[in-house]
Amino acid sequence: MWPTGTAGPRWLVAGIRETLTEALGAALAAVGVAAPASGIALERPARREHGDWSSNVALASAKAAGRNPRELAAELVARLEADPPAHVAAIEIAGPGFVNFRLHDTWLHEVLAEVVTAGVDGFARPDLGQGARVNVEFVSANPTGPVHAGHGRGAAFGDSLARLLDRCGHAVHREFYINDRGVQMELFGASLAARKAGLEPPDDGYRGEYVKEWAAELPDGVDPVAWGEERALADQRATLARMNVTFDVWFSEKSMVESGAITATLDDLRGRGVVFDEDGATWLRSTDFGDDKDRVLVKSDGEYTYLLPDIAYHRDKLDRGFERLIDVWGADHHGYVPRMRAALEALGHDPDAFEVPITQMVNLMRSGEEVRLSKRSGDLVTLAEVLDEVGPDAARLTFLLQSIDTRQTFDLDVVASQAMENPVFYVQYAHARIHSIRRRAAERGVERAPLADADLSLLVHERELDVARSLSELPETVAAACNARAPHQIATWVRELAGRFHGFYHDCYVLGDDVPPALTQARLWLVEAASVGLAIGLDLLGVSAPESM
RNA sequence: GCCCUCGUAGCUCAGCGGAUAGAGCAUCGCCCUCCGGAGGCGUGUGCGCAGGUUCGAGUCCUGCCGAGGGCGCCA
Repeated sequence: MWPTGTAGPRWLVAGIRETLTEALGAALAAVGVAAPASGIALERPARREHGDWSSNVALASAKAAGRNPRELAAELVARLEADPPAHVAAIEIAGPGFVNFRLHDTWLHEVLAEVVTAGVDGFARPDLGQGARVNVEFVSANPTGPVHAGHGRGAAFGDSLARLLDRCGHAVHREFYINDRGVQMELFGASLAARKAGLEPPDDGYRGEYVKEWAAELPDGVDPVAWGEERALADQRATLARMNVTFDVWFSEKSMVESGAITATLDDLRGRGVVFDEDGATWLRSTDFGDDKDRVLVKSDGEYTYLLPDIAYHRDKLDRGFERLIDVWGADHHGYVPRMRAALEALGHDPDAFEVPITQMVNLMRSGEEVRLSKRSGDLVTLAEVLDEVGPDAARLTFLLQSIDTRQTFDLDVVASQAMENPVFYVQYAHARIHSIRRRAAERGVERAPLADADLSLLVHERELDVARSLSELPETVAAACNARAPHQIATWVRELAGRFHGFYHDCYVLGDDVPPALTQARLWLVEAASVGLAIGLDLLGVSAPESM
């Protein structure tokens, strides 16, 4: 899944999978059965009694070979047992024909050593991207007001996805597209000017409370549109920064008018013969590229639709050399995916280089009632208010706890509570306990000796091994989460590790008076490894890892 | 009408085509001589419905039912 040669050391965690896969492949060849077309699958069984690793090759290849799965599995096991791979303690046949590998605890001890040796920067860093340049565009709220609570989900998701891609060997660029041109901006400026003059905003104007507040700051003699944009952007930038979300580029739509990028894009499309004029408007023949209707680029009044600048923007991104464009959109925009794909294809680009994760809607609850998020109504809930109420860490983790494919119910009371029902405390408390152990060790004058002097083989308690098992899964969890564009898989893993650490903490004293010094040493290294894993997970989620709470 | 996403425990949600579907919360019990009890342990009910593909389906396909979101010369 990731390079094992030049790109870095061949770490154990990745290596064990390869070792077992190769051994299975050799055994298959030896008994004269072709491997399944889908390859030799190896998985981590959900149940402990099914071993540490399990393969279904016998099941998957038996039919084509005209063999009985269990008999084939038995032959494979016989071959494998003749020359067992490293760390393998037992190989068993189970169920309809699974081949289950049971490993010695030694492999988990080596995992722990690998974790603390590689550290936060080196462990679980699969090189999936090999330096590929990826542009991740997210939030891109209109500069006509604060970011609202619903933007929080896209912000947390987009930023964590960027962190995942970065960790997995991509050259990531975070961008925020500013729709700072057009009717909405004019209405926003007019609304500010009206409020400043003590008047009602125009019809279809902006009526939120923040317009009054900002209008009070509006200096005399400035362009309310330009000033309003800067005011809104400053507010958005500050709020997002509180949530640990920053951008490499804030890309102005207006700047493309000045640079000529929009007209150049239109000319480009015209030159490719995919544009036609009808009813006084200019259209993109997007139906030639999979869209269900043709789309207007220039309205009959001469104004651009939102689409043409959007196309120009994506054309610009590709011109800047990005091999992959990822746009994080809300569910209310999902219908625009086909036309943007069509536009990119019309421009001669591979539409598959463009992908759009869609975040489903967020329902905000407070005191058991749904809180409205509408921007047009006066009572919008801003992201800043949410952060004030629940704190940035709790907000981020909550947004990332579940798949973006499902509608989210964000209960402000639950997320704000400083209690067990709040997952963020459960996870952060684990990290705080790690630091507490370090602190207590220092107070007692217990120093952690070099790893080479520690006897990790003393770690045989199920609680200890469970922590190591979680850590052994992190590299593949990171890779899977990245490939699936699913940061919530990291959140799930972090919760599991935290839970296992709490269990270890409860049952396995590191510094107790009756704990032998050598065991204390081994457990101090286990604590260190857990710390590395938690730090990696929390960093990917953009959640802080506090030393005390 | 068409398109997208979802439907899993009382609630909020995990679940890479695998073996007896998992967490947290809530309920009810239990655990404080020792590293922070914001913790640990135990306790039960569930894959919306019907077909299909597969050795094997919560997962893939089709239909139905239900929820949310889209179907502008608005952004």
